[in-house]
Amino acid sequence: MRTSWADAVAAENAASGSSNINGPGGAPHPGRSSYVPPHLRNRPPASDPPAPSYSGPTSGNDRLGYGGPTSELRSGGFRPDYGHQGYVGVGGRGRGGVGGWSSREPAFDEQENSGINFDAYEDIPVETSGENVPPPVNTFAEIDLGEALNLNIRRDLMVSAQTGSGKTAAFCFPIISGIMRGQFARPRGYRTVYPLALILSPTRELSIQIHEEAKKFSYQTGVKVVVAYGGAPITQQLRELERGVDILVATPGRLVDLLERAKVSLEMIRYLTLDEADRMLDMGFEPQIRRIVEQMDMPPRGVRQTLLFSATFPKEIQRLASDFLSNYIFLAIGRVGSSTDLIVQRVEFVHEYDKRSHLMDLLHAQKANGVHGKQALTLVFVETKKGADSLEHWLYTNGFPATTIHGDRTQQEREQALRSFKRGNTPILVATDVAARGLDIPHVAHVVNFDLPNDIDDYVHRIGRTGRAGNTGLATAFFNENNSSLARPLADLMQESNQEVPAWLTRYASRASYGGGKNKRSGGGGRFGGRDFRRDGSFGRSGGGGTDYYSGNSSGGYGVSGGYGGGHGPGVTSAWD
DNA sequence: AAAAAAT
Repeated sequence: MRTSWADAVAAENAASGSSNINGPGGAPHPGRSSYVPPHLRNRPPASDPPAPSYSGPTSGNDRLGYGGPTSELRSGGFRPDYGHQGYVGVGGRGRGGVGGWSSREPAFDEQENSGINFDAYEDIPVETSGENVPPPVNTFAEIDLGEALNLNIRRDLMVSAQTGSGKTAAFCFPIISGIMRGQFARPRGYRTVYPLALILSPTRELSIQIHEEAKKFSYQTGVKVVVAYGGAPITQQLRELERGVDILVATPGRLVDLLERAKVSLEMIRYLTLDEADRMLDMGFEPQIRRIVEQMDMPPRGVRQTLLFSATFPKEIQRLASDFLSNYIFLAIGRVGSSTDLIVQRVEFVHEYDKRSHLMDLLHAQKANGVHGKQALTLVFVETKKGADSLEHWLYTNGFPATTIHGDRTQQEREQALRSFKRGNTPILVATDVAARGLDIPHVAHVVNFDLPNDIDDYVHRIGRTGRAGNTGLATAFFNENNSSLARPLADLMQESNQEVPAWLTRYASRASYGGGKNKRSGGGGRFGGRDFRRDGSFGRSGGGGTDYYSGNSSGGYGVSGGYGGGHGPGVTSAWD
């Protein structure tokens, strides 16, 4: 989803450039955005693409109705028709495709700017459930932006959608469109602003990224997007807010702060989006989210529209999430290509004490693979912040240009690290799970799970940083006896993704037996794909004591063993993003 | 057990 069409072009402006304020006193004209998307900068006016402003039902024949995407969208495999040509595999395409990692060296350059591999879309299974599901739209040309879109976007949604396919767009478009056509009389509070839409995400960098994307989409629509997140001076964000906000993108902590200061009111919220929704509702975040959604002044479900997006949706989380939804549609959209064959997954048995030298071997082998004198980007996940610092230091002293991103670094350092990585200045990024979800970093050729996570869902998100938008990628995991609880779910995931599962891992997996109900996908064969928990029979069951999953008990009965009957049935997980 | 998120 996120990004990508126009994004490779956007390398330049991470966070800093985004919030240019016209110095004090230099207030711009309201309603007229001074922001120019990166892909339109430094161009003669004549070559500017048409403004994507909404112009009625008949003008919607442009793909996505968005005038802005660069030529990229068309370059790599864009097909104006959706005629069925069958899925020929990624390697079968011209410039958009890349040969398998196993047989070739990664072709960094070929992955660049290839756009989305639309051929691979042919194989995507789409599943919907719920009442009165609107008919599918197969081409953008057939969208009647008027009534159909209106109808489509009226319902609450729980969505699983693939990487690099336009997920941000999927929730931004209806919001922007709805705001543009709506007549919303907003109160004028003294220094209180009343956004119409709220988009919450679990990390600051993801909020920044969503903000960037949303700004591109709302260019010249008059719709104002503002981002608020912690670790950065609040005053600047306050100034932006006071200049007007329709869509607020935020991380939960900073938003609560703003709400307590009465700088923001949620009274007028018509659209609520939780990106990485399962993450937002896990034990760490749930209380904050409930507070924002249920205990402030936000209109109740059914009045506002609520959109939940994530690649992974454990059933326990779906159950929680239904607290926020009203008569919603569950939508599962398959990945580009057949499951993970776009990402070659490797697992290697590496003892703790061998990890560093093993990593060095991988990096050495990869050094040759860069283009234009630049190394292919490698994202290395570790378990702890200390571990990240220490590994980065070790790499650096051994001559590898590495940097690190984790929660103990200052926000400035975090954003700097990400920028430096994206630009290839430090083509190795050592990260904790702060970088596991949602971040769209073009040209990540290799994800290394130096330390494997304990939850298979985290693994899914981590490796999803590569192989995006129809491109191939490589994911290497270092497995040892400390990861035995992951053996089974990992082996199952790999099998489902048509990956080669090492015999030793299979043995580990069978040894692990039914090691607790925590890890999903243990139930035979685990069908891959989003699945609406309402269809699983357990829906509405009132477990003995008349407990009902929708009520009270906000203390998060998720993940807690026994929280939900023994965990049978394959978990709802997917390798989407 | 760890990570993230407000100051």
